[in-house]
Amino acid sequence: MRNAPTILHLDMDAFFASVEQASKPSLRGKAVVVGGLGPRGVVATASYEARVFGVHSAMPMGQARRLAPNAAYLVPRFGLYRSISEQVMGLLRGLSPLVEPLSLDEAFVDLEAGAVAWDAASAQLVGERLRADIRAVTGLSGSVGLAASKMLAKIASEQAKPDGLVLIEPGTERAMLGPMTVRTLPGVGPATGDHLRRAGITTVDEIAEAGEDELVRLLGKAHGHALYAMALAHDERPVVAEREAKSVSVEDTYDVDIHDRLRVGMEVQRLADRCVRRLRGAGLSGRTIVLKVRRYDFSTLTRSETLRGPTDDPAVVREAAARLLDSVDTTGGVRLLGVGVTGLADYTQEDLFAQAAAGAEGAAGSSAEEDVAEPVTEQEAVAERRWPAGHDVRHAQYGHGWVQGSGLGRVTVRFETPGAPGPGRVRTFRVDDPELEPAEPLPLVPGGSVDGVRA
DNA sequence: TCTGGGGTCCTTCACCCA
DNA sequence: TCTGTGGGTGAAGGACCC
Repeated sequence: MRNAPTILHLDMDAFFASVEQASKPSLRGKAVVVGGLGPRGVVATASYEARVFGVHSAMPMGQARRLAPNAAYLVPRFGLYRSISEQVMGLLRGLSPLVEPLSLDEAFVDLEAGAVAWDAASAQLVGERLRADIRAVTGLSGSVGLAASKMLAKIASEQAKPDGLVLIEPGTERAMLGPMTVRTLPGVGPATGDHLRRAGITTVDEIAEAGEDELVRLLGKAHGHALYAMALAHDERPVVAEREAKSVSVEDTYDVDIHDRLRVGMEVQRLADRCVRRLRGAGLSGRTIVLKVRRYDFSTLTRSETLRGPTDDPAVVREAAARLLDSVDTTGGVRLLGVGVTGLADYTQEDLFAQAAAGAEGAAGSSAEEDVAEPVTEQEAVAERRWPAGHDVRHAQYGHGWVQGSGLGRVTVRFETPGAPGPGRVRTFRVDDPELEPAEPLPLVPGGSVDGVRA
């Protein structure tokens, strides 16, 4: 481990919810919950105002609504979040070539590799300046952790939240870590936490006292060794800038369980097409096809098949997925279906055998491009027009606003823009009002840009 | 109104082969 | 020839993370 706190961890505060608050003046200071609004949705992010009511991420939406009935409930706009994330990552890359994004709202930066910090004082300065820059460019707040390793930097940023900076001085790590709960350590979730608790281990100190052999006996080789090292504040993992994807997958949870076997088969075909579209979009192909089925009782099973060579042919993936589905009992209904591809390669070496089989069967011969084209059914077109809560719209007469809610053939719009000093006016229209149309999000900060946003 | 979506990594077991 | 061993690979499931 290095002896200067020059690894930085950035964590944007309640990212999705904060973006929504920044773009909608009427929501500032209010409880905002972003997540799936369907009957089986869960919370992606809750604003700090909503967390006061006990709402937190991964909580079922229904439970959140009971806890915070007056919060604003919004559908995520990943396109917008991605564009703002890009701005933030751009600032980080200005500090160092070694930037490791963990998600849209989190990243590690090796400040030493960027030669912008070499000791506690310089690291602190860089961290504070970064937070100011992020606020200037995006209008949002982020929390910064600084330490001599990735694990400690992440723990530091957790302590810094919200809107703060914490630096862990080298030499103080063990004393700080010792009394903390085992759940503080990365990789200890509910199951491992329970496991350790049953063995009488609840704090980081107790992990260290138990000894490495005991940890390995309890948790297995990889996890045991790793956790013991973490408990001693040993973490040599480098910041890695480029990480190649290992798999590509898509999955859908259905509002209502699907019982009809035919329909299950059709959904699997659609998912296979979507998966291939993503695969091709990334310029990849893959060798192992994975089918995932979550049944009515939440039991989940996967079936996989490895081809003789990597493919990005939708027909090949569809057929493999269909074969895998044959071996799954779906009586009782399924709540989720997924199709994934692993064993990725950045070139395509077609599986000739599978290709020949596909050619023999699908002689009707629509091209691969047509096969993967976005299906546009009337139903989906109607769904597109459903005015998702939180999405931006433009009205010919009243200007830019966002959907506050819709139902019973009506849509309620609040007309306001990110720069406005206070809440805007609310008006209700018929869902088919010709003067109302979906709009692109506006920049959060005057003069800012939201290039290429498609929410 | 119980439990999303997209990933990663690890473990165990079966099987093939030398 | 029989038996054991051990590596490699594939399949399935589980835990964890954001």
